[in-house]
Amino acid sequence: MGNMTRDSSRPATTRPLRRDAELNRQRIMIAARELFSERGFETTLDDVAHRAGLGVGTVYRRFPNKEHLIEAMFAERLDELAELATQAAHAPDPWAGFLDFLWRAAELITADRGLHDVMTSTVFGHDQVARAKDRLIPIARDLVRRAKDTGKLRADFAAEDFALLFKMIGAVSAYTHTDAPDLWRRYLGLLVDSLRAEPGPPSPLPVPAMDAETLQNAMARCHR
Amino acid sequence: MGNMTRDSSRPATTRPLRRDAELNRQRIMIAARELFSERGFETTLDDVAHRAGLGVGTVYRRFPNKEHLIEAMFAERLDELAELATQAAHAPDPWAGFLDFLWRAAELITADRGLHDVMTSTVFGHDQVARAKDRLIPIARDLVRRAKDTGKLRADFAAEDFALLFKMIGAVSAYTHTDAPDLWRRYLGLLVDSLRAEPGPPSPLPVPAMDAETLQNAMARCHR
DNA sequence: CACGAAGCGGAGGAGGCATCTCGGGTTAGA
DNA sequence: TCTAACCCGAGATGCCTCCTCCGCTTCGTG
Repeated sequence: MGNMTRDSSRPATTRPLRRDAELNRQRIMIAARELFSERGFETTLDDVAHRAGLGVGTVYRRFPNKEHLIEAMFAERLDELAELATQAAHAPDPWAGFLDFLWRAAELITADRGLHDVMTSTVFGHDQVARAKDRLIPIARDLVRRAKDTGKLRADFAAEDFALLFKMIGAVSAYTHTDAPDLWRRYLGLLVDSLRAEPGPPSPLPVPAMDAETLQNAMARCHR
Repeated sequence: MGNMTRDSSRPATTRPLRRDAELNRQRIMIAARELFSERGFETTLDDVAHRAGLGVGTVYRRFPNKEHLIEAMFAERLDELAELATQAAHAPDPWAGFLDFLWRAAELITADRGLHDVMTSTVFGHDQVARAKDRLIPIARDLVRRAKDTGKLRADFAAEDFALLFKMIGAVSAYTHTDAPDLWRRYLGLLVDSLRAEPGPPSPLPVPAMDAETLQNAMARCHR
């Protein structure tokens, strides 16, 4: 938690907050993390205030608008992802590293709809987020290159495919997380099977398919 | 077009429309098809009226609300899908039939966001749509059973997986259709590869990955 | 042709939802 | 004690969608 890099969300040029204000700021961040992870960008600052047990004005005093709050929350989460990718790229077995990254990143993204949203969309003015992405991209390319060099990753895989893979898994997760929170693993399992360069029998899927009734529920809950 | 079954969207108990009204009704349906295929359920009856070159009142006179318009439009399209599945289930080679259905259905769904929306959500009161789905389901099960019997489809595939496959492909399509309208084929290609029971090398993907710049554009366009 | 039923149009009411402000009351902490 | 910083939340603002209403137009029948 108390890391050594500068806290870029509150530059050192700013006077420290009054103690009660600092406490409330933390409450806001906690509430925001919870809500954004559940509902993504649809979350409202009014929601955040309510969940934090504070007035809306308090939230707007601290963060001029939603964009700033998102910046503060997600730049660091993207760095988490970059850290993951770095570790994976240096794994002794690059193919295992590649798979590891895929599963772990999917884990983060399905657990946090907000993270999915920042990863797959570009919002004008998210400087820190944009820079975090720029850091992530070359690492991902390196990861792909190494995995291909082992001959285990299909040759036509591109680093850009990560984005769409995550989009697909995010879609499954958004659709089914209420009724079958683990179902995304089934489909990532399928996708991973299709990425292997070397022929082999289908690997067992970690989760069974939805039954008909649960699927009905998911469809009923989905209003688009 | 002029089929022999009763036109359930305008029961025989209703007097025929005046000639100008009938013409306008067709204009509405055409406009609606265009808009719903582009934007899905987000389409507004006001939009439809405007595209049809008519007043909003005219549209509301013909269809009491959006639900009814959707019913009128999509019940028959779902039957199209059922027809497709039936043909596929009776193909001489069931595995080829299965693949054929997957590709053709994906073609329909990616070309028509509205069809995707009716397929993957349940809106209260869509009787005709619900019944069309009930007709489709057993056919899909049959298709899966036959494909498995050939030993070519992986044994752990379930008919329910269709829904999520389409959801994933729909997500890719919605995300990229402006910048790379064919890209979904790449990912359906991947998924299909993962459904084979018999080991084999990766089959060539029909479409290359997005380049970095195009991906940027897609991300910029996406606001959630 | 004339007349009544059917149809048309589109302004705008009703309702919802998100963003952000404002000013009076409260509190930390020097 | 005193003041700058803070808190609050009603509500202004703006945007959107759904749908109605009613004066005017058109069809097509007698």
